[in-house]
Amino acid sequence: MERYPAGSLLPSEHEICRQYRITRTTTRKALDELVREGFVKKEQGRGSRVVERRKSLGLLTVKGFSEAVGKGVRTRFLRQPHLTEWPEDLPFSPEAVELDTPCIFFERLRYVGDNPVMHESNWFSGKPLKGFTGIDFIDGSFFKTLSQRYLIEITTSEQEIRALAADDRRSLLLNIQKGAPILKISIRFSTSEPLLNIYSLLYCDTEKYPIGNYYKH
Amino acid sequence: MERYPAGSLLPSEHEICRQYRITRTTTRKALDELVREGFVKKEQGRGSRVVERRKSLGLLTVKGFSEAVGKGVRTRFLRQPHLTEWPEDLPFSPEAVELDTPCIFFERLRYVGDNPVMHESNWFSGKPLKGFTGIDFIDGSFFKTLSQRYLIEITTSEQEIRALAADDRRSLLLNIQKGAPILKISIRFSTSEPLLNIYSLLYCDTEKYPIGNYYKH
DNA sequence: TAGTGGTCTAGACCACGGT
DNA sequence: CCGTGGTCTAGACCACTAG
Repeated sequence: MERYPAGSLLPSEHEICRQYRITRTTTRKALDELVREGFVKKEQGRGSRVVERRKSLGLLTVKGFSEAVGKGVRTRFLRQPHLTEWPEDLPFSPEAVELDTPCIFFERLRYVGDNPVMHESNWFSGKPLKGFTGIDFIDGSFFKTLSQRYLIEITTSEQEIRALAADDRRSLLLNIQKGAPILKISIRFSTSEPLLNIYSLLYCDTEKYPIGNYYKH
Repeated sequence: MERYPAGSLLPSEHEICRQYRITRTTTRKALDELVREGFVKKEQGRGSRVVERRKSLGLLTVKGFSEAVGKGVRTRFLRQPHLTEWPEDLPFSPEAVELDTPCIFFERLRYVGDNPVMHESNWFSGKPLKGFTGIDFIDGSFFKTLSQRYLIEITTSEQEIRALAADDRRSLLLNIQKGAPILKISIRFSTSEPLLNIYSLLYCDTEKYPIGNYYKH
C-alpha cells in the first residue's frame, strides 16, 4: 500500500495500468471515483494530484459522517437500533412493500470535539437486516457496517435541503438557542439490497462546521 | 430527436450503440452522466428508465438555476454585469492571478411564480470574458451563455452550505421576516478556461422550495 | 433463453504540458 | 519531443430480469 502526500503526483494512468496489469478503462474508472469524491485532481498533460482535504464536513454525495470527517469525531447514541412503527412524516415516503415490514429506528448525536454538530435519525426496514440491534457498528459507521457485515452497498441517494429554526428538542441537543437557524437534510439512500432503503433526517448546526461538497461535471 | 416520457424505458445500451455507430464505452459514459444528473435510472436486467423530475430546485451538483427548474422561473437583475473591485469576504478565496485582473459582478433575484426564492451574487475575472456586459444571457442562463457564446464549460464545483438568519437586505429581497432561517450556499466553479473561476453566493428561502440533489455512488 | 446493464481487456488517436 | 490525461473503437464475459 503506497501512500502519497497531499499535493504530490500519483503515478500516471499508463503506469498504473502496467503495475496492476489492468487497462486504461479500469484505471480511469477508479481514478474518476477518487476525483468525484474530491481526493484527487487531474491536470491534463501533467498528471493526477492528491488534493488537500477540506475541513468542512464533507457530507452530501459522500457516504457517512465518520468517513467524511477526519479526527475528533465522536458519536453518542440517543436511541439504539430498535423496532418501532413507521413514522408518518418521513421524507421521501417509503414504498408499500416496506411499510408492510417492521421498521428499525436509531438516533444519534454527532460531535466534533466537544461540540454537538449534528442530530441524526434513521429509519429502515428490518426485514433485509434481521437481527440488527445493539451497537455493533464497525468504526462507528452504519454504512461501513452495512458494507462489511451485510455486503450491502449504497447505490443512490436523494436529498432535500432546508434551512429552519431550531425547535425545543434540537436546540437542547445541539446546545444552541431555540430558533437559531439550522440545516435540515432529508435523505433517501437506496442500496444494493432492493428491499432496503434508508431514510435519514439530519439536523446540522452549521455555525462552526458548514456542510461541504465537491463535484466534477 | 426522440422524446421519451417519464417512466418509460430508453432503448437498450446495445441498441443505442447500433443506432449511433458508437461503442458500449461511449454509450455508457453518456448514460452515466444522465444518471448522475438524475434524469435516468438504470435497472439491471431490465433497462434504463426516464426518471420523474423532482419539483424542488435541483440545484447542487447541477448547473444553473434555469436548467434545473422547469417552468415558472423568472429572473430579475438587481445589478447587471459591471466592473467592480474584488470583495474581501469571498468564499473560496480567489488566486493571486485572478485578483490582478478586473472583477465583474452581477446580482440577480430568482422567482418561482411570484415568490422570490433565491438571491444570487456572482464574481469572476473579466480578463477571459472581455466585453461581457449587459444582459446578453441565453435563455436567462449564465452557464448556457458561457457554454454557447464563449465555449467555456464548468468542470468542477466546490460548495459550502450553511443555515443562517436572514439579514435586513435578504429579508427585504426574499420577502420574508428578518431573522427567518435561510440557506447560504457558497460556490466556486472552475471552468475549462484556466483563468476563469466563478464565485457565487446564493441565499435561498427554502420554506416552499427546498434544494434538491440526486447522487449515484 | 434472450435481452439487459455491469465490468473488463486490448489497443488506438488526440490535445496538452514541460523539456 | 515525450509523457500526460481525454476520448474512442471493438469485442468479451458476467449477473440479473423476464417470458
